[in-house]
Amino acid sequence: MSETFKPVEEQLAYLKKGTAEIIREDELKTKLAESLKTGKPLRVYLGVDPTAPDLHLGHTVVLRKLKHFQDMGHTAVFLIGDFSAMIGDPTGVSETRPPLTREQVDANAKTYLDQVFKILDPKKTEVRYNSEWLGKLTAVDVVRLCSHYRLARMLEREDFRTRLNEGHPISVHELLYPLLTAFDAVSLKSDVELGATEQKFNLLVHREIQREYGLPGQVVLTMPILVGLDGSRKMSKSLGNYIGITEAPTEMFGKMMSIPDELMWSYYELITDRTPAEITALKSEVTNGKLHPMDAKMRLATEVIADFHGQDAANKAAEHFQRVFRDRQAPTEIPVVKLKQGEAKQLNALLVELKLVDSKSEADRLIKQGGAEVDGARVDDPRKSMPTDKAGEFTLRAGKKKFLKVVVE
RNA sequence: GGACGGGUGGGUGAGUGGCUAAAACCAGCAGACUGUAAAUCUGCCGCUCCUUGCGGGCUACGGAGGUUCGAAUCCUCCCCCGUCCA
Repeated sequence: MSETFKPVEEQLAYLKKGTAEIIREDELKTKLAESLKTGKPLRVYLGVDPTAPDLHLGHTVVLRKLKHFQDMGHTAVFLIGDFSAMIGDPTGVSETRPPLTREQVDANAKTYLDQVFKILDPKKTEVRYNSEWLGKLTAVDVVRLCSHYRLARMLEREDFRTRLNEGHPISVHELLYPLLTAFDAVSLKSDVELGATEQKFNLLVHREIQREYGLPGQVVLTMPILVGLDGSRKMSKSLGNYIGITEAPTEMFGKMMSIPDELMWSYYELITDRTPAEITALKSEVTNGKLHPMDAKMRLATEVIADFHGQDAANKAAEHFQRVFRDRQAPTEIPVVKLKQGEAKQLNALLVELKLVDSKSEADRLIKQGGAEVDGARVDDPRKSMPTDKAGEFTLRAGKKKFLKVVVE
């Protein structure tokens, strides 16, 4: 595939946007110049473990950067760590992950790709699995690989160091993780590897090991971590502060609006295609009062949702938000649940049955605290009898965000 | 292999025989105020039952036994983690 590449400076400016760090930028520049001269695209890869198949916006930051390389005509390699997933990345204070079966990995990988291709162009993406080469390594190969790295260097890594200092356990197999994934970089003969900043250590090990194997040593490009909805910790599923990319538009919109104001600028930078100049302009409009922060945030939410659900859905989500929360009216589209006629049920039991709360105690609490409404009217008796014994319908509200229309038939 | 220290609710972490469903803090939830932001204030924050009461039952302090009227707290064995020594 012969491509005409854009001038080096132009490519560099585009690729640099939003990055946390490029090691080293001059090498990237050289590589770009080289590829421009020879017409050969750079091999740029991103490796992921198919452990959590539900992607959220945090994952898209680095995917978007991979897409940028793709936009510039380079080869995007999406590497699925089906083999390394069995070890588990020790990044962060992780507990041991349960090993995945082949079937789980395959299923995860598939859903992973479906989501990834909302951002990447499937036709231009090379998808690889690291079991291709890691599965073939012999014990001798592994020993040889390990001989290329020093323990002291391994322990420089921040989370190993802090775990050591704080007296937390480190298993030996965790030390193997960066080395095995380094073998990915060797096998792929990559020119550039992308990752989140927390991956920096791993990516640098990859670069060094490549050199040990006689390769030039890839450029490492890291992207900042996207902060989650709480405004302080990184977006992650286990912390529950995430926006999944397959979530419904209205749901995404609500979550986007709940982020702290200051956070929206980092979102603008990392998960939209706005240029730094545009973002600065927007920011000063808000600072000098020309633009209400809420409106700036609504624009952000609309743009992000349009990426995943299309412009129409995004606009609808925006309207829905205004109607329900700004104008405090019932939403136009409420999830509907159908029930068969039966006994009349008590409100608290019904909330549990409909999974609006986890337990009856919780339902009682919610209701007593005034967080429950039936057809728009607050109800404070947990045992209020609900008309599930005759045909009809009513709308439930549990807490701030949960609405459900119940149809009895 | 040895010596010592440690394992408490989603997290950090108090608690050394009854007053402890277990302090405090964080996180979370609801209400008020708002822009479903932030900040602030109030309340809640194991499950369950009803006669909704500072009510009853059940479950919970690594695991299994034991002592005791009564155990997160004492004893025994086991599992796990860390530190130092080898």
